[in-house]
Parts: sequence; structure tokens; C-alpha cells
Amino acid sequence: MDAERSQPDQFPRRYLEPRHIEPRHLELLREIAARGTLAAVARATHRTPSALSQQLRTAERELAVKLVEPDSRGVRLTPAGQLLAEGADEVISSLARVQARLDAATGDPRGLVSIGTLPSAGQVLLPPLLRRLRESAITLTLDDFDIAEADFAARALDADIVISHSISGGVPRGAEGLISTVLAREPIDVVLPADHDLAGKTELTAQDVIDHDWLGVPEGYPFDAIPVAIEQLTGRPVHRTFRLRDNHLVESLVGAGAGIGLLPRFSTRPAPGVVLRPLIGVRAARNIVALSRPDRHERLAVRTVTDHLVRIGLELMAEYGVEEG
Amino acid sequence: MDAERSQPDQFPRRYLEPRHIEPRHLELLREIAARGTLAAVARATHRTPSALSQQLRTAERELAVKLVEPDSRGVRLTPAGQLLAEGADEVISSLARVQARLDAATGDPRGLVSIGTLPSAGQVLLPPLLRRLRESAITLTLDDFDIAEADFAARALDADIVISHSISGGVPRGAEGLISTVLAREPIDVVLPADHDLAGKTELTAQDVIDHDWLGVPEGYPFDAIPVAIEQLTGRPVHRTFRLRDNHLVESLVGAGAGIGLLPRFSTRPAPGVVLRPLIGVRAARNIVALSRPDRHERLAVRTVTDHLVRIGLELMAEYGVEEG
DNA sequence: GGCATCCATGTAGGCAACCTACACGGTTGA
DNA sequence: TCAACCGTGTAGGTTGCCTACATGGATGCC
Repeated sequence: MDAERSQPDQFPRRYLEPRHIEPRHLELLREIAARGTLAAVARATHRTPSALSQQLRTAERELAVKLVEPDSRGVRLTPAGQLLAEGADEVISSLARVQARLDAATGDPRGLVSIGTLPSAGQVLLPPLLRRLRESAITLTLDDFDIAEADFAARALDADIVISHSISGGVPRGAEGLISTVLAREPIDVVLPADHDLAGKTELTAQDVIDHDWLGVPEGYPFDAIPVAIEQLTGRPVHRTFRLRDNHLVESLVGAGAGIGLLPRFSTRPAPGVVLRPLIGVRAARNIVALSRPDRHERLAVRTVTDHLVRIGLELMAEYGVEEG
Repeated sequence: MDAERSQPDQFPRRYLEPRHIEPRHLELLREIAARGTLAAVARATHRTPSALSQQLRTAERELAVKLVEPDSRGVRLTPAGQLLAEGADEVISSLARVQARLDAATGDPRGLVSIGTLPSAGQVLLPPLLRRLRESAITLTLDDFDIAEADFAARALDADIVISHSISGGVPRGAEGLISTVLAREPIDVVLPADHDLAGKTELTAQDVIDHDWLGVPEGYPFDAIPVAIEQLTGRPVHRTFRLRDNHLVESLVGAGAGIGLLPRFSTRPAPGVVLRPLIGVRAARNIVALSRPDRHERLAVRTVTDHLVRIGLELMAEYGVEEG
């Protein structure tokens, strides 16, 4: 085996290559594309903007291409930079896939999985999840937020799994580049004071509820699609008194006679004095969806947690007698 | 946008992750799998074995897995190490694919392409190739070798493109993990002294040639398949006088009356005193095949050179009236 | 219009990572 | 038994990456 000795210069020496792509540079470009500014990437990756700026310069020198251009206050990726940012997903995902294979081969899934969730879904999904993970080597980080449907996708930059919801369709808006997994389909019921006129009915129609005072959610929040649908169906406006985010706050105000509202069925255990009634004739349900960046989804621990959430979602639907789809 | 500030620890800090795969480590494992020993990898990559040994230890510490085991004089990859070595192809190829896209987007293909070739094929393929690349930013490194069919694949470790040949089938043996591109199908003709008894015929059969003295090639060399086939066809042994590698040496010895031989049609311009006659009834042709490692094949410059070689091969076959397949 | 804010980008210096040089122990084959 | 390889450890130099700090440009608010 003296082949290497007789032709030692056949092997490509890295420093002779005109351009040499490093994964670290690809990751940087991808983060810039996702977060917009160097400063945001710096905060997210616990580094200084200066470090990133230097790294960009070395990448540009290495590749002999301009990657960013000044743009008002910040920077903008050049076409070449965008090209590489898109390619980064491919490289980083394949790397994560290899890592997942190693994890699967060498033992149980392990490591830190960060979950961000909207409170109502987390309230019902997370306790069973913690129970199931108690024996495992997976540790969780949790964060909660109640935000507009289109903003959930942005949280997938920081969390491995974002538990989101969507009424518009199966996948929340803005989640195009993400892996989305539907965990459950949860009916949205009307919440009423127990002594309300409508409380005697077992099911409510749009006509039943249109002329009462409503406690709504801010615009852009998924629940808001339901009053909008009722308005379209009846041709009359819904009278919204407040626009609130927190479901428990809505419930207590409904109990105080401030109006009627909408609450998700699984996470609402009605207090004495309020009752839930299903709404029929209107598409009144939300999809609870897990979102992950493709590369994060490849991690075995992340996949395992997602699988658990799917099973928990199925059990929830079975418990409440909700059919799939 | 104070989302990052309010939850700065959501981003996965690398040093918190239980295992973190680095492409450099994958590449090292792949090279170990391909070359067998650390020392061979060290020679090929212009580093000391010590550096590689240290790198292996850090990789093992990072991944919390044993990657190599002592094995007689050298090392052997553990199952985990093999797993990663296989995954390395995937990662490195996707990296090369991104690089190729960048090359394609930012200008002409450029850089150094190393070619290893068997002399006869190189003799006809490389001059047209050099002509076509004269205007380009691609520079070539050349190496030539005349080796057994199964040994060509090993050269693809060191060269971007290995121009090989095969009689056994479309793809040379041992080229399983490689990208192989058939460049041409070249007939192998019988070379005779011009005053030989058989020179009067325009075509020769196995029966015609079986009883003459033969100048053969060493065993394992593709041309040797033809006399073997003739032996099987006629049931009689071929009488081989010499076993030589160099085609021009064979030609001159045939001219000197040492026997008859076999020569590839494209690269043989018979000197005065010798003639070529096609052999019929026997599968007497070789495939000229370009071999590349998958990741090297992704490089735009490598792909460009391969494409040129394909066109040159087609032109050669048209020039000599050889049909494809 | 001035000023605070946010952004990116330089420079200097510390620190860690990587590699080479060299020495050493184990295995193989002449 | 000895020479030839192989992998591994240690010491030390060089490089590369990052932080801290200062600077200049763009934006938006009072």
C-alpha cells in the first residue's frame, strides 16, 4: 500500500481549493435568513455581533462571494447568501439524521428538548407527557405564550417543539418550512353562565348565539375565526365586548355575567356557575399542532417527544369522543 | 423583538447537548473506513497520526461512544463508528451539492480536478478534454496507472475522477459505493503482423485465433477475460507467451513476430507492419468508465469534466462506427 | 433638528483548539 | 531477535474564534 506515498499530492488539499464551504458558515447564514439581523442571531447564539461579523467576512473571503449587503439599519442576504442559507437546511438536517441514527443505535433517546406551548394545550398535553418521560433520559425545557396564529412559527426558531393551534386549516400560517404534526382536533364550545337562557339547550346554532354579548380574542387569534364565521353565516355582526387572551379569565368573566365566550373543550373544566355547550353548523374546532424545524425534528429525543404527544392527543380525543379529521 | 431577550436560554447551547456531531469527525471516520489505517489517512490528508488519534479521542468524548478498537497492528471501527462513517457520505455529499449550486450560480466551474486514468483510455480521451478546458477556469492534475480491474476503485480515494475500464459488466468490480459513468464502449481487436496468415481476413472468430501464440495481460486485468472466453468457447487452452501491461509494448512485440495480441481499437494507431482485425462471436469490448466518490462527483467542476468526457466518448464511438450499449 | 437607539464593523487581546515533533509500547513478519 | 509499522501519549507553538470596547451609519421619537 504505497499508493499514497507515490502520489501524495493527489489528495485535495483544502487550502488549494478555491472555495471551501464550512457548515458553521451555512448555519450562520441560515440564522441570518431566519432572524433578519446579526444582532438577533448574536442574542440567540450567545455570541457578540462582532464575532458573527468576523465570521461572515472570513466566509466571504473563503467563498470569494459577497454574502450580505447593508440594508438600512441591518444587513440583507445577497442571492448567493440566500442560496447557501437554503442549502444549510439540507446539510444540517442530514447531520441531524446521522445523529439520530447514532442515538437510536447506542441507546435510549436522551438530552434536552425545549417545548414552547400555548397555555391551554399545554395544560392538557404536558402533564401526561411529563409522566411518560419520567423514566427516560429526556429532560424538558418549557415556555408558554399566547400569541397570534401566524406568530407560532417564529417560536420554532428557539424551541425544539412548538405546540401551536390553527383553525384556518391543518397547518398554521407561516409554518411552511417547518415539520408540522397534528396532535389533536379539539372542539371549541360556547361557554355560558349556568343560569343563561341558552343553557337549557344541549347544542347551539349560530342563530342561537348571534345576538348575545361576546367575549372575544384579539384579532389574528385562531378563536376569532369562529365569530367571523357566525357573522358570515347569519349576516349580522357579533357584538364583542372584550378581547382577551387568557381562557380562565374569560371563563370567570362569563361566570360574572359579562357575556358568552368560546373555550376549547379539553382544557376547560367548567367551574360551578358556567357550562359548555357545543356549537353546531359552524366549523368550531381547532387543530393542535406540533411545529419543529426540520433539523430539530430529526433529533431522536425530539421525535420521541413528538410521538408521545401524538399518542396523548389521540387519547384525549378518545376520552372526549371526538372523531379524527 | 425582545423575544430573544426574554428567553435567552431557549436556544440550544452546544455544550449542553449530550452529543454533538462534527462534520470533521464524520470525515475522519469515513476515511478510516475507506483506507483502513490511521497512518494511511494521515498520509492522505497531510497530517500526523497523532493528530488523528487525538481527534478520535475528542470525538469519542463528545459522542460518549467508542468509535475504534485496537485490531492487531491497527484499528477497527466499532459498529457505532461504521454507522457514522456511512452517514458521512450523506452529509458530505449534501455539503458538496450546496457548493456545486453556489459554483453554478456565481460563475463558471473552476478549481482543481484530479484525474487518474489508465494510459490507453487517457491517450484518446485526454487530448480532446484539454482542448475543451483550455478556455475554462478548471485546471487538471493527471496521474496514470495500469492496474487490475478491481483496483481502480481504490484510486477514487485519491483522484476526483478515475478513468477505468471493465469487461465484466457495465461497472468495474469494487465500485459499489462510487458514481460510475460509462464514457464509451470500445471494441478490443486482435493485433497481427501484417504478413500473418490471418491478416487476409476482415473478421476473426475464436476458432481462427485459438491455436496461435498469444501475448496476454496479467491475471485480473480486464483484457484477460477475452482469451478466457475463447477458451470456454472452443474448449481448448490459449497459449500465452508473455503477460504484459503496456499496449505499445505488445504492439511492437507483435510486429516483431512474438505472437498475436489484443488491443483496444480507439487508442491503437497500428504502426506499419501490424494490423487490427475485429473479433466476432466473442464479447470483445470494454466499457470505459469514469468513477468518482459521490461527494466529489457533486462538485461542479468534476461534473463538468465528466460531462465533457461523456461527449468525447460519444464522438469517439461515432468516429469508429461503434454502436452504443 | 437633536438625541437616543439599534445596527454592523473594526481592533486588541485572551483563550482554547489543532497540529507537529518526539518518545513509547504493542504487534507482525523476516 | 530485530526491523518495520501501527497507534497513543505529552509538550509546545501556531492559529483561529471569541469578548470587550470604540466607532460610524440609519432610524425614529420628542
